[in-house]
Amino acid sequence: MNFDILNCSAAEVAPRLLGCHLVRELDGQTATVKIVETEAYDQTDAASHSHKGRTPRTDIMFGSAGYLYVYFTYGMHYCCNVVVGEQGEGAAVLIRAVEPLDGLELLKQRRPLQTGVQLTNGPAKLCQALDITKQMNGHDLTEAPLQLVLQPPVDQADIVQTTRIGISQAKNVPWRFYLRDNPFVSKST
DNA sequence: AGCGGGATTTTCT
DNA sequence: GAAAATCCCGCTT
Repeated sequence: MNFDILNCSAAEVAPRLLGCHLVRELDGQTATVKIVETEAYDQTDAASHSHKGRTPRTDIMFGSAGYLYVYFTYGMHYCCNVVVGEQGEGAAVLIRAVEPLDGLELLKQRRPLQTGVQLTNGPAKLCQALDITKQMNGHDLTEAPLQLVLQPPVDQADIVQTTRIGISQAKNVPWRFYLRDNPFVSKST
């Protein structure tokens, strides 16, 4: 697996991750999902956890690319990022939404009350469906039980670039990317 | 269809 | 002590 692309800036990697797969092994089963929505964050960005420097929480973000940064927020939810950029850069790409390709039953077990797109069309939702918690923070994405599988870049024409969601700082920075017309995108514009 | 509040913990000021 | 890269439910138009 060639992860070299992950060493580029967050704003470059975020659209590149669209269409790529995440493979999750859980309870002896396997689920595969496709990334359909991402957001870029880096240290120069006032909305990023890494903006104010390295802290215990953001330690993973300042590490090597290709690792998973999981944070807990709003008292109830986990969200997951792929660490990108050079070591010490403090950049990451938030996975905001995924589309289930295989192993749907596995995802439903974690979200018994939800159906259809509700299963994985939000950053905290997909973490719940894939059972990504604090324990996965710092996980190497080339290793089981959670692997990132790169796919060929999707056509530029199929990517929509817009401003990010759910933040109060740097709202005008257009670092959110999603696949045009994909029903699993959390919110279309 | 749209708005508003509650849940609930980690982190930093 | 308050805010936070959110989600879900219930009430109002």
